[in-house]
Amino acid sequence: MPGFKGQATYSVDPKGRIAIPSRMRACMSLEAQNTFVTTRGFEQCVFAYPLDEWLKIEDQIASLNPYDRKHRAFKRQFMMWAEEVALDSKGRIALQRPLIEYAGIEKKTLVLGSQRHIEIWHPERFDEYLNAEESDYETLAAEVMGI
Amino acid sequence: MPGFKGQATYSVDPKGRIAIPSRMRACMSLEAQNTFVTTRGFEQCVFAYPLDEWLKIEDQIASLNPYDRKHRAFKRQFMMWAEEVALDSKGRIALQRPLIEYAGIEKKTLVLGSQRHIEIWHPERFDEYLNAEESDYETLAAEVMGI
DNA sequence: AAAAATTTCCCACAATTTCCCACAATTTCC
DNA sequence: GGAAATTGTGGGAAATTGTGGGAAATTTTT
Repeated sequence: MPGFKGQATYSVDPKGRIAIPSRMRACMSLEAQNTFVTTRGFEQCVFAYPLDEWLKIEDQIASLNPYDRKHRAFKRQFMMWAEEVALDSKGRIALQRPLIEYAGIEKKTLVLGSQRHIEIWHPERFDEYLNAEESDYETLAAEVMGI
Repeated sequence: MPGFKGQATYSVDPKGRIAIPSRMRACMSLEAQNTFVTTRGFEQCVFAYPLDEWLKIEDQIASLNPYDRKHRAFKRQFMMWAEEVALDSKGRIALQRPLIEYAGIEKKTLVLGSQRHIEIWHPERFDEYLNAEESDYETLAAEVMGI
């Protein structure tokens, strides 16, 4: 089953709605019920998981030990940013304010597919992120995928 | 099963469509469903994988650790450039704008077979690449294939 | 309970993409 | 070497997709 791919630069309309590219929407399974769970991403962006994928992650979080201080801290921060959002009839989602502020999103967004989830970035933030990474694409590939 | 071979210089039409040489199309298996996944190549070109080959690669990507920063960075960059594109009735694919810009493609392209994938280059970029390589063909052969 | 603000649902427009057809160049076959 | 088939190039029409906004419904505040 192919994952989310591709990139798109879309606008955020006055009501805070962001279109999800139709190519990406087409990758959702029926069990996702046209619903995403948005949450604080790693690096300065928003992650959006289709509902069915999110449930798998929640299962993992459920297995954390509530008597371990670090486990507790991670679960707390992981869950506090998450929101369920349904696609409207035009395939858009409305991001909650805390996430918009965290990611620094304004008029334009960069929407990225990253296999099991979608990422929503402020375009300039993404450029900054890429520039700050020490390894370029080819080097990264060699490091991660092995020689 | 023989891989993609050969080279061709084809034009890019006003809509960004590029013909895939019929010799190469003939190498695709039925499981590829006349579909390629195009993505950012290593070096300044576009890679096109038949769908079935691409899925094998995605399986490898899926095994990366989402909590490891470098793994995440690679998956993000690998997937964001990828697009599924079907061959039209005339055996062409339409490249997405980001890939065209990345590879610097204009009116003409050089299409290369490279065993499991096809490469699409701006012809001059390919010449520059060859000239910039430190080892010539014979030396490279000795280095890579062993003495 | 009424007013204000927010959210949800629906509709309209513009841009893009997809689909289909026509023609020209090349290759294949006899 | 010439005719037929295949292959590459281009463009118009139709369908889809992204963008924005109005009105109804809901929630929050006063």
